Amino acid sequence: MLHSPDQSSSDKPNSPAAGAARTSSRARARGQAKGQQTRSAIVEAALGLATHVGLEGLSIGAVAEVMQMSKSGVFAHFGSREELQISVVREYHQRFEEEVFFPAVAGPRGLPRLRALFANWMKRTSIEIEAGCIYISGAVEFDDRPGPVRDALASSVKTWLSAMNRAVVLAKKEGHLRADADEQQMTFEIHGLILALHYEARFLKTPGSVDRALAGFERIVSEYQTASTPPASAEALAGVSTPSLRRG
Amino acid sequence: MLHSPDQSSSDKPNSPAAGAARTSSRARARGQAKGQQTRSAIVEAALGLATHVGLEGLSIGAVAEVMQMSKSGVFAHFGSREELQISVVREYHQRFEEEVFFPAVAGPRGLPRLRALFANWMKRTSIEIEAGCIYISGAVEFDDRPGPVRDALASSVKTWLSAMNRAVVLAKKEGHLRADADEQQMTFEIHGLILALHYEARFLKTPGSVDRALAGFERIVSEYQTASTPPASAEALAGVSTPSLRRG
DNA sequence: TGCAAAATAGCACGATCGTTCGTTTTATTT
DNA sequence: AAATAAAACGAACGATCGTGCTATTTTGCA
Repeated sequence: MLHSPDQSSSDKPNSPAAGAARTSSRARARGQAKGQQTRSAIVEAALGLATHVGLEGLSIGAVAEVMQMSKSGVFAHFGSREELQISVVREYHQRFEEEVFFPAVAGPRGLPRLRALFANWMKRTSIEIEAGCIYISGAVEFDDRPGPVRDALASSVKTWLSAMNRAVVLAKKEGHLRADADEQQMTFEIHGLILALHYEARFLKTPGSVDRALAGFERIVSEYQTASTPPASAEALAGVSTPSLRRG
Repeated sequence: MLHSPDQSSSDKPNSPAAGAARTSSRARARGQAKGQQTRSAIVEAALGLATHVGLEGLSIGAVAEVMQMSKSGVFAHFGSREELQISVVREYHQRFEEEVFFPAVAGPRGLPRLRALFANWMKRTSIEIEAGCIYISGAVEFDDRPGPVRDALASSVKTWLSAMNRAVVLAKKEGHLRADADEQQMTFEIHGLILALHYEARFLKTPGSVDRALAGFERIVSEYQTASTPPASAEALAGVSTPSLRRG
């Protein structure tokens, strides 16, 4: 799985004093105490908000309204707005793993896996044309504002980019890409395609951006491929430009 | 010159009633009345701030502090924060023209001009690794917030991207690029390189990003070039990267 | 030099924000 | 059912923001 950023700042100030045998008697929904349950619900709602207004635009009052709770009730679960933001970043990281990374590494490695990773990434970005991506908005909001939120964000992004990088390396090892292919360069250019897609489709509303990102990827691959390169499978790219999210 | 977005929202509510023969007698600094002079200075200061905190993070109080003026003194020049933001966008547009566009179109058209445009764009982006680019931060801040600021921003960006596009078309007409080259696709990919450079260098602080953006551009050009393509001139690319970021 | 107009300052308002604190409600255990 | 702990509430504070209103200063021209 994606190598997670270290959770060093996870002292939830008001979580129950970590007694392991605390929630014992009654059957509790998904094994979570009531507090953890609503906490998860809050983070989910906050993530939904943050994709639209950004991590900086996220306000506790707005989250409380969505949750139909009081501001202080929401606040008590995190102890600070910053901790809420960090929780949102971690939640996003987890979803990214589940939707983009895990389905792709279930398949065969090498170029097919690289294709699947990119296809899933595009699928997510396509959804985010309407919802917004906090890896992108967060980068802009925190690019010269040091602190734990920035750290969590950068750590998640780096984790994902280096996973992409490893996929390229594997594709070389499998002989699907030329041995002299520069994997860092490929990852950089692929990242650029995703960013351009997000920018032009979401902000400028330029039609056809999804197809251009796909074409760009194929151009990169064809530049570095070898004779034994497996062709693009129609399956791997299916549904990329449809806003529906395939739930596994 | 860059076809400017229409200035339809330029009714400055408190500009002097546009009598043409008002500032007549004394030699005034650059022909501007006192009010216009400080207004320009305010916009300049606001732009400097906005590159660091974004258009949304821009506050009249902060501008006033930089200018050593009162909040209301600054406010009076624009009548609203929104008008200040729009003025900042227009100022940025103008500087972009002067630093990126004009020097490039002074040279020979075709591929050399395209190279110059990209080199100047990169030069600007390299500077913005420290200062931030409001075309990028603004896109994130206003991507689903309609209004005149968003319109001004999108109009400026579209103007610039279509200028890039025209340069590619010209390079095809000159025979420097293959006739079947898809200019929209090229512009899209070049835009992606710039975005990836900004993201990785400014947010992630990945070393070597400038060189990767350059390499990506050369790869795109070499893919579409013809036999009669002029080679890259060392001059056009000189000074693109700042020494601190060029090597890890 | 004097005077009208433009430019700027000062002050206050309402709104929103994160946060604090004491209280009340709800959940769990005895 | 009583006791206890967790969770949620409600009101308030201090800070910051954009903005409006009125006074004051500065400027430009006769």
